[in-house]
Amino acid sequence: MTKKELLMLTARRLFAENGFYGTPTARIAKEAEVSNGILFHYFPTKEKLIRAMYIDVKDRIFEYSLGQVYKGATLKESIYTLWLAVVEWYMEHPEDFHFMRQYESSPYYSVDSEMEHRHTQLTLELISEGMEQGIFKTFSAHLLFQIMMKLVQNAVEYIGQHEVLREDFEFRYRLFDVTWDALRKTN
Amino acid sequence: MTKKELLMLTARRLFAENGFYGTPTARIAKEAEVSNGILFHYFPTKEKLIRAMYIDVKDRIFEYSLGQVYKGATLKESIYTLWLAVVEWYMEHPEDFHFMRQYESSPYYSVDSEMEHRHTQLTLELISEGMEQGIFKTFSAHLLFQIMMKLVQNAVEYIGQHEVLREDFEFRYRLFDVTWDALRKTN
DNA sequence: ATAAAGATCGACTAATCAGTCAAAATTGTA
DNA sequence: TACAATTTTGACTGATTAGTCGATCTTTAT
Repeated sequence: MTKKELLMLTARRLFAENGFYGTPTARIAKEAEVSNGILFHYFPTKEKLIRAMYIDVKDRIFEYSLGQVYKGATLKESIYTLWLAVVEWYMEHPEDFHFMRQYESSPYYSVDSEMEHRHTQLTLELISEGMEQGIFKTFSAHLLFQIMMKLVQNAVEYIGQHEVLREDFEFRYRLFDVTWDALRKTN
Repeated sequence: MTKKELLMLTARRLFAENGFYGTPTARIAKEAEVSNGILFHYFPTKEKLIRAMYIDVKDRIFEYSLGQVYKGATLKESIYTLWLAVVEWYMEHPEDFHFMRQYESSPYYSVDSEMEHRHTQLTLELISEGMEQGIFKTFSAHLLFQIMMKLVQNAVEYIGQHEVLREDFEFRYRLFDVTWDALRKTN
């Protein structure tokens, strides 16, 4: 692992534990067992470090999700797969989850920039498909995407609050049904 | 307005603009046109100020919501009223919204403490009612509450991103339908 | 009127922290 | 080997900031 990666890894953990502002750059370097200076060699400012970490999390989630989707699945299956991929990723990587939560309510975040990411694009394509098929409520795909992501957040938080549910696959599927009903046209 | 209230008011604005950590206590006092010392007279630490503000926002939302609910309404109407009250409160008070968003992803927040607030209690009662009537999905009332609040957040954010929708009452109702479908047992 | 209690002031401090820099170590290359 | 480029070091600094404190003003009660 390069020092750059090591720094981002350590920063992720510390940011999750103590927040962006509760974590001095000096401490990141110390716990990564590298010098203070090298942090600023790779990330000229703390803000640049945080922004780089955001892109990194998004990229890793994208790669993981891509590995899960199958051709030939129904729309519901595909959406479920994507939903579940993100939920499980965050369950396995709580530091990523806490980081994103902070980032998204920090001054750095903008919705527009989120829309540029490959993971968002991929999900939007699927949602658009569902809209064309008349399965979903008639809203903009962006709105449905944001609703879906909020409910992902909810699922991760709720399961996180209740250890018992960690291994409960049926529960996860029932939680997905909440999302599915939220998006789809109901009778 | 007392200096204490004035300080909280100013802090709310500045926190929304620059975040908790981007806002020095000295600046809060300065823009509230009171002395630095008086801030620490009322709020011994910055953390205590932030916590007091959280309770204050919750209380004001509770009072506003209470004024909206009617006896004799159907369950759906009641839930809608509560949902809409929070959405509209946040639309009218974006500083409160930004403050809460930050607070809820800060180290200060805990779900348990949220559950103690009167506004949460009120909403939980209604949700429990719906569960007894078999209208809602069979989950814990807490979970349904959290889902509802996430979708409130989504509504406020989305309308905030699209000025045109600010006065669109029908759109708001259609957004509520997303929440309603998420909570209820569907066919 | 007098005293006690509380409110208000603002200059001050002790600590913290993001970012710098010149030098040293390491790596690549001819 | 020699030389340049790159990586790495860690002591240092300038600025910022939460919180203190003794003094002064205002209110309330007797």
